Amino acid sequence: MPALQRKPPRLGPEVLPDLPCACATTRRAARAITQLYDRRLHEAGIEAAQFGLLAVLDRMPGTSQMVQGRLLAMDKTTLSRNFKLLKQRGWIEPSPGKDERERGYRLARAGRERLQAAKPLWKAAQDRLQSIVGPRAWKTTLETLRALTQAAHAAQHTDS
Amino acid sequence: MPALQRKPPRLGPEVLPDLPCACATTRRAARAITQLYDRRLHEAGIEAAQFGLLAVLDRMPGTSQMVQGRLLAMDKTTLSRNFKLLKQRGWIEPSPGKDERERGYRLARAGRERLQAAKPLWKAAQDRLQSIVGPRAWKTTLETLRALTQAAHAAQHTDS
DNA sequence: ATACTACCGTTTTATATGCAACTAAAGGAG
DNA sequence: CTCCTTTAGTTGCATATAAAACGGTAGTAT
Repeated sequence: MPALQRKPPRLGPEVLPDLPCACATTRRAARAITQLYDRRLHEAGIEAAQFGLLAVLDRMPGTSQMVQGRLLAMDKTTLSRNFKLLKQRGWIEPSPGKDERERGYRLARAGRERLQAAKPLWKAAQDRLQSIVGPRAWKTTLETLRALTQAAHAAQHTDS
Repeated sequence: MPALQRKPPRLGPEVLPDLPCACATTRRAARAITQLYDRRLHEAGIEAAQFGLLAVLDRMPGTSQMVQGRLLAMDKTTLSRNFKLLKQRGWIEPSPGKDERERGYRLARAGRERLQAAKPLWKAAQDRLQSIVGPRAWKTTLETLRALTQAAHAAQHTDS
């Protein structure tokens, strides 16, 4: 008997359970979606997290880490380390800020190239996900996530 | 002049920008929400991620790591390490599976106590977030996130 | 000018995450 | 039974994440 008919390799996405916790639900979504994008981006030699940082720097070069941290809901220490890695690879370079305290970055040549090379793959992942979710729910989903993030952010800086 | 009038400490949630990338948007949401829950849970000596794992084990003890990994969209290696930490703290203990390969866990006494102690704090964080988002959007949000996760999961196991 | 305060970034320490490669156990084909 | 495949979990390596503590810079009150 040919080996190809042995037994269906039993991949099982099955149905995901509803988690009562909003935090757990969001974290699970982030893991699943990151895995999807990472696999698409893999052939460009970059991962979703770093691709996102390059894209942000491309749009707002020289922005202080403090500001970017707030916009990305990311701790300043995390941002500092992630930038350090990108700099080591020569994808970004320091950008002089008006203040001696600030340590902004901008894309270096290699970073621009890497970003451009990865963009079609990112688009493929994005389109793939969107086609499954459906074009109508897509917009709603992103708006909902932004609102949820804003709410969590607001909850940090308010009483009660 | 009293020091209290010096200058408003300038905390700035301001408005979060729309990110065009679904992955970046979801990751940002996960960070923001995790931070919110973590700060509430801090006084119970546990963080959101580990709290979530204890809660899952409480509902389905003895489940194999493979199955839980699929349900949580979490890599088996991540799960293995996280359980290892929980075991070191005495919060969980091995639960014999029917198969010698499986290495399931169940809550230990200390884990049950820790979970119970943290539940009110978790509820507080959850209620706080829900009150800001609004009771109507809340249900929609969780369903949307589940659908998005399912879609990403499905995209991994399909062609095109 | 001096001192106090706010601000920005980095380092330390610890956890979370996942791919590749590995070991071990179970199942099936012959 | 023996070989091969599949399945479950672990380990090595690398990145992501954040609280706490630190050092350096800028602003401001006196």
